[in-house]
Amino acid sequence: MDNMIHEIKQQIAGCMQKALECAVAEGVFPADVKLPEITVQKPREKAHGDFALNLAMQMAKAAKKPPRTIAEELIARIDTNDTYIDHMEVAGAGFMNVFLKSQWLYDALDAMNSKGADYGKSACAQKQKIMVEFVSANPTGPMHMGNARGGALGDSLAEVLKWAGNDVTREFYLNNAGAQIEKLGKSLNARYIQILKGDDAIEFPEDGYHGKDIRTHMEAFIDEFGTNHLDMPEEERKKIFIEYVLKRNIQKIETDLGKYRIHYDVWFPETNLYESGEVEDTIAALKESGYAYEEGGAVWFKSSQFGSEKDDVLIRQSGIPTYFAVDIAYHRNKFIVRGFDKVINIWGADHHGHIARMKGAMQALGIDPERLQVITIQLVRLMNGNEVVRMSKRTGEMVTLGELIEDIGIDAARFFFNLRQADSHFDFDLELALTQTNENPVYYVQYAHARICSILRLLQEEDHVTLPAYDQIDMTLLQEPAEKELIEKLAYFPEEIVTAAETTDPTRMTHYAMDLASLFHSFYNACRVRCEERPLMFARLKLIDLTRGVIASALKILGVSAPEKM
RNA sequence: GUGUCCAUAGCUCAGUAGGAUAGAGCAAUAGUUUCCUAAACUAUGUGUCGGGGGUUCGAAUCCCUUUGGGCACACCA
Repeated sequence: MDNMIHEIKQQIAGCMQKALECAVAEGVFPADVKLPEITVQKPREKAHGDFALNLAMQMAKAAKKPPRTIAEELIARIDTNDTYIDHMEVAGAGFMNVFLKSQWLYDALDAMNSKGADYGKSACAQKQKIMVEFVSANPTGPMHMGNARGGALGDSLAEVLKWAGNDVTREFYLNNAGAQIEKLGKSLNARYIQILKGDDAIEFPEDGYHGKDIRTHMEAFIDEFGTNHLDMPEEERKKIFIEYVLKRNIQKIETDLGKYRIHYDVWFPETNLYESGEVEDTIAALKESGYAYEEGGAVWFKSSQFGSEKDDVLIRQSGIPTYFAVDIAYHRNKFIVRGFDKVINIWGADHHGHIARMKGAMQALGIDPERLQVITIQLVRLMNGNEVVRMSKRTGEMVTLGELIEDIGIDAARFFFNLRQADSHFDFDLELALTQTNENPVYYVQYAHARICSILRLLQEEDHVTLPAYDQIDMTLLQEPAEKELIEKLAYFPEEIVTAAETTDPTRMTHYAMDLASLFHSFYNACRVRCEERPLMFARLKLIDLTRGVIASALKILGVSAPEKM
């Protein structure tokens, strides 16, 4: 059993369905009554039971009866034999509250134990081939805070989708062609000449890359290859510079992301799309389906048919395709050439204007635009106390991903960026992160893990306690409220992952981890593991060992380490 | 101007496939350790869910409108 919570919800819904049919057959409701879909929800208040049904209220009007009466009629007809349902109550305006037999908790523990380290993974009935493309930073310079946030969210999302039973590919799109690269070449060339002949020798391009990394690259280049390139034709020289710097930057991106615990399955270079002829094929396909046309020497896409105000250029007068055209080819590649069922892109909010026309382009190519999901992340605003730190590659003033990791640590960064949902604005206060790292909730969760490890270590090393085989342990000795609440939370782990996958929201995992840690800490203070009664000690020992495993799994999904000591 | 995201406790934010008395952390106050890690636990208070209207048995959640803020509106990427 992968997901106990899901099974129980199904069980409740099934019982209720039968009771409903029974009531209809007995003529309790008008024959033509429209039956609502049965949803089982978890009430906020514990006093309202383990689960609750609101269907009596939903069908009150059609059934022409007060909700509480309907609820009573239904409960009178429900058959709870061979289920976890202990009893049901009518409450409030007409809720049906479901109270479970506590046996479900112990059965949930059995399931956890038998799945071991795989607990939380589900075998998805409709397994999908999903690509998550994220970060895809321009290799023209170092990565910034936005990339740090996108990286943490994208990687954890990919992991969540995997745990939920999908076939997931992590991909980095490498923009190694186009105007930005041209601009990079100009900037490098200018710095090169300035280094060798003085700053006045050439004017630095206004729209170039002003970051100090450009100069650093060229100084390194000169150290390595000398100064002979001065005599070369400019175009040839720029090409060499670009090649040199792209290689360095891409390597840097890969190592920085590696340190950040992000590893891609595919690095997809933009140039592939030119070399394979897919850019041309794509334009041809769009022309054929009537969504692309020529005007004024350029080729246009009919974006206006997909909600845009005006059409967009695909191929410039100069004959060079736009970024948009190449991006369409790229997405066509994802769906048609490589056959992904679903593609999730993590984009900065500054690209959101691009979404509608990209989906339109997919539709124009005969691809269901629903299969493309774009998650926009609001840009991170960097604060220094109350002062906004402006991030811009143009002015070169920015805090890089590498610096961030160095300052606040990988664990804190990964956890922190998964604390808030993608579409919420995020003020990242450097001062606070630097001076008060202990307040970061990541330590709270990690501490729970370390505490458990410490107990396990002590019992083993000092008391020489070894845990008996699982079937020798009586888990039903766990009767304390703190114990039951902890077990219940553990039982929710697979369901939590499924929900996170369905809502494509990995930040649920940080909140789950914090809740679980909190319940563990409460348990720790309420119940002693290292106690006199052996059977109880074994049961608690097993419980915290399972808790340790779930915390470790949750942290793993988040890309955060689970330390054994702190 | 158009599109889009956001607005919930003093601060940072959960909660939005409509559900019961809107929650947590931080900060504040008072306690908890002869005992498994006090980076912890327990207890105590706070709300015009930005404003207004609508749909509904029921709205923080959906719709409309309005205010304030972020972002984007190129033959840049």
